Amino acid sequence: MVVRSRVQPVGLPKKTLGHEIAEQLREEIVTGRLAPGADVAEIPTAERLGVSRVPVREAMLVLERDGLLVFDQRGRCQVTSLSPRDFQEIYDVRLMLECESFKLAAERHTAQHLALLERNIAQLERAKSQARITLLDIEFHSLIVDAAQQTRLSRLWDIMRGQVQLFTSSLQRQVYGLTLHLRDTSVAAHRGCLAVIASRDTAAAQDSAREHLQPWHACLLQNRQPGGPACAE
Amino acid sequence: MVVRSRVQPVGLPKKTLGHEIAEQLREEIVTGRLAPGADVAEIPTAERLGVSRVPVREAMLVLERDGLLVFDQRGRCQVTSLSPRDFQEIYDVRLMLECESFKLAAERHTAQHLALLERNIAQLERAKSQARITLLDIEFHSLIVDAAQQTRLSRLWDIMRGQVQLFTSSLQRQVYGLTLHLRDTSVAAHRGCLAVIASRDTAAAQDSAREHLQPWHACLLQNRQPGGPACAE
DNA sequence: CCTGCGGTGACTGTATACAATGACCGCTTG
DNA sequence: CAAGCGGTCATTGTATACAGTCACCGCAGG
Repeated sequence: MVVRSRVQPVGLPKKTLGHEIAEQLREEIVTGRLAPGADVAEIPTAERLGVSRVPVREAMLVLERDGLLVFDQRGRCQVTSLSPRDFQEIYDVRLMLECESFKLAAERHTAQHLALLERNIAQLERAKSQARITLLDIEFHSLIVDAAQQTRLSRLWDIMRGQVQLFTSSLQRQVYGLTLHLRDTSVAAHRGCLAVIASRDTAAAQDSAREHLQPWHACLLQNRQPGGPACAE
Repeated sequence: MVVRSRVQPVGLPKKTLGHEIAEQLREEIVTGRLAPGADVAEIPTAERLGVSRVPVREAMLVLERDGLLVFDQRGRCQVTSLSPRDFQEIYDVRLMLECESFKLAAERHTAQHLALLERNIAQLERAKSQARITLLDIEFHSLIVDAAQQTRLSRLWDIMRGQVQLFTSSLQRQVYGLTLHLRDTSVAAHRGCLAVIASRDTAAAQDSAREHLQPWHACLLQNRQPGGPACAE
């Protein structure tokens, strides 16, 4: 059994074990270390992480809410595996959420929100690994949701975020040579998003959201008839 | 301690105690029997319902996800109470979700979905109590979400649904003589929604969603400057 | 060889146990 | 009388216990 340090890591966020474990499992799922379809049972997971079943159970409920785990009727649990239909659904819902976020962000952002977005782009420019690029990309979108300052919208985005990450990483594995998330094209695209939000033009911001996500949609269409080449952002 | 019948009520849905309790607490919250701001502690609730803390804890996590309970930093828990800002947020998110649902429902509904909507309207025509009218109204909207046949969208609606109910019941208490949810006006409005969905005109369906929710928005505006009279659907 | 059956083991759902934390309340003391 | 202090109590977070269920596996019998 892994020995866990029980000291609170300085920072204020007095998180519960359940939340920590949820984050850890979420990470393992979106990075693919826990593969789609893999069984996730309470007892082995608890032993692996060196805690009791209770926090693990709590974490699994959170991850089910977020669509990363699925329970069957008998209570057994697996990592979600996405069908083509699921890809389409996630894309559609993401589009809906991002259109609303871009619109509100254009309306209500403050200078600080813009600064955080700038910083994210600067980090992206210096990013080396593909993993970091992907992470900064999803982070950028989360920052826009924050700028919208709509609690409920943020909640819904948090719930969908893991599935969006799963969507992205799954597509990148499935589609050979997928060239989305190339660093320089992402930087350019994000600069465009930032500019249109900063301009406070809500209609243009919504168009920008649609345009920014469009390549993924093209990808879906190509993926549906396999063998098609990759698509560029 | 209340004695609970442990027999499974015939039907297949082998629900867990946690789910049952979540439903029960949800009911108590949206009907106002558990008032906004009321403390909800695990131990007293468990004793009141005659179960252990474990399923209660599970239920409380679900209800927090659904925005009906809030936890403070120390883990204490209360029934959510809505600020004017919250009302606006819930309205906005509801509008977003319903626009998408109406659009997809217009595109993809089957005859069976229409039949269920018809049945709901028929039930509404015969409804006697205000509580039943309100229940059938939210049910109507849920049926439209079902007709959209978008799993993720349904999930997000399920998450927001409780808050929408809280929104409705809170407004009806706060605004004196609120005449929304009058039976005959609701019947007429729902017939209109059904017709436009049946017509498969997606743009018109989205307009219909906006129009159908508009009175609530007017209500919010009036509520912001209190003393204004009620609004009609 | 195939099929049916019993046993074993793993896992879940629920209950209970225990330690730590923080609030409340009355008492003491200046 | 006010302020500080200690103790008690309620409550949470986590661990452990226990019963029920289901799947798997091997064996016996046709």
